[in-house]
Amino acid sequence: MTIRDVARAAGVSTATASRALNESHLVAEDTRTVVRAAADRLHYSPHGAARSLITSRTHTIGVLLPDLYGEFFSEVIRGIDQRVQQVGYHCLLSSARRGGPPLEAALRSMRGRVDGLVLMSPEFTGDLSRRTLPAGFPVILLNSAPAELPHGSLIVANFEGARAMVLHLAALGHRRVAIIKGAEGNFDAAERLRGYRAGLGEAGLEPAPELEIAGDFGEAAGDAGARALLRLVDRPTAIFATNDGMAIGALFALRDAGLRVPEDIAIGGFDDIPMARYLEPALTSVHVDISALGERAAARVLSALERTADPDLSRETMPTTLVVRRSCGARRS
Amino acid sequence: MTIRDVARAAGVSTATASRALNESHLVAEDTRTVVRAAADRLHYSPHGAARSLITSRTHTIGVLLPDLYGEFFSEVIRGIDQRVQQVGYHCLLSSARRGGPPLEAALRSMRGRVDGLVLMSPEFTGDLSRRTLPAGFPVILLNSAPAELPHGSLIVANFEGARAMVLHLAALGHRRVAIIKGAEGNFDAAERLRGYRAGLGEAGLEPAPELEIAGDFGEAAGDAGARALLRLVDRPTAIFATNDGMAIGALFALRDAGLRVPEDIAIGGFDDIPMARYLEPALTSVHVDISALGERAAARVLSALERTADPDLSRETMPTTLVVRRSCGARRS
DNA sequence: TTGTAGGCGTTATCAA
DNA sequence: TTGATAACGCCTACAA
Repeated sequence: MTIRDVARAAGVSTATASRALNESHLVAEDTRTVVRAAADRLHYSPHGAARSLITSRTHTIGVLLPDLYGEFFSEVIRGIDQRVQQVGYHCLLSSARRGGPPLEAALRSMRGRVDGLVLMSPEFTGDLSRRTLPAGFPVILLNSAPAELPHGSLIVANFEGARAMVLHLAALGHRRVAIIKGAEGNFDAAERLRGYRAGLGEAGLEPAPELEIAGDFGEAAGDAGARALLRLVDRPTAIFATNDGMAIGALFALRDAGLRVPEDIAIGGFDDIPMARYLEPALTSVHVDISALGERAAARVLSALERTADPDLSRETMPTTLVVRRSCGARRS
Repeated sequence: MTIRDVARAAGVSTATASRALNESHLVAEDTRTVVRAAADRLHYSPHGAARSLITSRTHTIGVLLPDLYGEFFSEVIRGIDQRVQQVGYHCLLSSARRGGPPLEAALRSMRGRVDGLVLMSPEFTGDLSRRTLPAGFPVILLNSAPAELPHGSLIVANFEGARAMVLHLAALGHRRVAIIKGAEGNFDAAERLRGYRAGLGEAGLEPAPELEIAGDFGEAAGDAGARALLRLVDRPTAIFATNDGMAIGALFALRDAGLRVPEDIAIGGFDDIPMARYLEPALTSVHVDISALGERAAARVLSALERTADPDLSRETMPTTLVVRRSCGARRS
């Protein structure tokens, strides 16, 4: 079932059939009607690969993420899909998990299948970029370290958000504020840690190595982290979990230890996932509009597709806002 | 940067270059080495669309879901991606949300871009299938109503899971068990409702229309549903929320109303999302291995790709298991 | 307004 | 073992 079949059925050449089906004005209205009818009758759909080959447009953007687990990635994808769907594009999804194919292969395999790329990976380097992507290929980096990479990028205001959280906790009178850190090598994790330390400094609090607990953004790490903190001789009075998943784990651990939140110990999270307000106690968190991050990334890739020259290599920051709920112990105003 | 450039650089024909790069044994080892070197030096990657055109294989499977919001879809996608990645395939993602392009267009747009399809949509009919898909095109349906559709399908044991939940609640002594239903027109929602009613019957309990509350699988619906139930003169003593998101909303509403769970009212959910065990109280739920559902769907599409004849049109059911935690008030054994 | 023909980048077929 | 050459399905000059 190709356009030749349609052309034959309609009694025209393939060129005419193509024009008729592609809204070209170089076709008589009558002819178009006949061709359309034939196409409908034969249930014709154009062959994507063939079309891509000649037009060098795939109408697809690639989405390469480090993982697909959890509400964060899910929302990023949703935002991207929402945006690209508006212009009839698709998402070609790929995760670069450890154990899967290496990043380079993943990137390579996308050539000729996507028009642009939304990429989130700590491993992506300028060298790799040069090796795997054609010069000028539209790429938007998500939450990657600032570097000399020749690509636009989008990040979350991790530093500011974390700093705001710590300052808020300090303003509530907490002197010993612990942090449960994110995954090693993760850009967001590093920035949130930096914000935490900056906040401590501004509040005149002493940083303490024993209050910085390793984590990986999973619920179990929050649980374990909180338990570790409870074993300290000089316990913290507040815990900043650097994402909500870990905050949930921490809440669980504290409850299990018979401690009340926020009376005995305060907790704050990061991301403000939809569930945060439904927790008990409702979770104070740093709000991030994750799907908007995805939408914006997609929008920038799409706009790079429009104009060929003048690539937009800017670094853009998605703002964060502190959402105060009961878990930090702030009085209702 | 095409294979012709590589061939030229290596001093061979494109045919030889192609063979060298594709592990064909019709190539001298020396030649292969030379070609590989040239390809590396030139950073050559094959063009997916061109390759697809001639091989009629895209190494991609399409994933069409009704929405991308929430942990359910996220896990399905993760499972699919995990499976297809093992054989070097990609996922082409698309959501058929209301407001977006109609399902038919979405399906059409995938022709020539995917080798098979994992499809979840209440709107998909046999007629549409015939109109949009080539005969014998590999499709696995997810959670769709049983029908005369010429495709294999995968469903969750909704009925059995819901029934088990209700029987469990009844065994705990509850006589008035309410349900917060899922989205209208949703297959899972209908099946869970059916299981609920069957469970009531088996337990010798009277069904009551006022105990069947409308919902849509969102947290807010659980909240609203629970509030509605609390307004009843003859309150239920247990609420079965047909997914965990709504159970979370219901927990929130009950707490807000000053009721204790499970002492004043028991709650059960469905799906057993990772977060369920971290809630307060920990949520009794019907466990579903969602990512396994995705993996299995992908596996079936892939295996359909292998053998051309003998399509597997079977209907497969993913089992569910009741996970008892504190929210239903069962004694620890 | 229509048709012919060339080419997008690749692999498959056939000779050499 | 290699090289010409013909597809794959489509779009788009160019010619009519």
